[in-house]
Amino acid sequence: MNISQAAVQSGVSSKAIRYYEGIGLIEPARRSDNGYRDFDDGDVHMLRFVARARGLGFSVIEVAELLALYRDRERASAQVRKVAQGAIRRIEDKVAELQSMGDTLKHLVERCHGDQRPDCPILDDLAGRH
Amino acid sequence: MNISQAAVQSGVSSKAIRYYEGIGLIEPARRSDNGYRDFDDGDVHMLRFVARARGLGFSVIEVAELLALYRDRERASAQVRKVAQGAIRRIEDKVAELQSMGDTLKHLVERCHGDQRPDCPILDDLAGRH
DNA sequence: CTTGACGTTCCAGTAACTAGAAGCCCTAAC
DNA sequence: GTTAGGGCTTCTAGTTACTGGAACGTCAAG
Repeated sequence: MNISQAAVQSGVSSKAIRYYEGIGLIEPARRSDNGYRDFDDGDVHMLRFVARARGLGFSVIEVAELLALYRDRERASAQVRKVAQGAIRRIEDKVAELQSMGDTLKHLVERCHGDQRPDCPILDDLAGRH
Repeated sequence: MNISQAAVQSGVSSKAIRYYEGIGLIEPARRSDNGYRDFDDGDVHMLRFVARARGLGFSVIEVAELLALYRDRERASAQVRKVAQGAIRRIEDKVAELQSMGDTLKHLVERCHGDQRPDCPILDDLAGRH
């Protein structure tokens, strides 16, 4: 099948597929006589693996590791677990950071009357006036 | 004062100050006779405003808006509030997304025995085997 | 006078793609 | 036969918010 079919079936855009091939995340696709990339169900399956891993917050580099582990019959689940735990920690750190930012902003918005007056606690805070 | 002093006092790196100037977020700094940028306490104050706003998750474009509102004596706090609420929503969306990813990953890690066996629920999930 | 720590500009690189240009290829309709 | 439309190819550039580094000017100390 052509790239757009593979894109639809896998949930990875054509552009992204070419990009993944370009950076070496996935093997270069076979080519038809006309030079078009040619995908089969196995390729689509693998692209779905990539899409799901990316959606779970794994970086492209981590996805490459996971694909290697997936291909390796001898891989140990401990290694996979380690990659996953790294991703979890990164995610949790990011959540904590975002929540802290959000809390501060919400607090400021609550105190902001939000009308036509030029007096604004949000700007006051940003300006360092307490 | 020179750029590195301003950087230390404001918490914005020298590189970032030049970058902000380059993209027009802040006014071009005055120059000393030797061509060095010259900052005063007012500049540092403004840089701190930028640093705090960035730290709260405002995009550079939003910071530009906030600076304009801050400079504008006639600005209405409603406008500021609107920008802040936009930032809050973006943050909340991101948190929800990250938490969903994290929850799934944690669930998978729990079910992964994490030993030397090549059997791994995480890879099984990524591969679409349920 | 030299050394080393600053300052300057400009170019490249980061992450993970997306957008768009220029140019084949294929199919179907006229 | 050819023309119109899509889809395919490659390539470059743009995105966000900077950071790192090269090449070079400037300044204060010894």
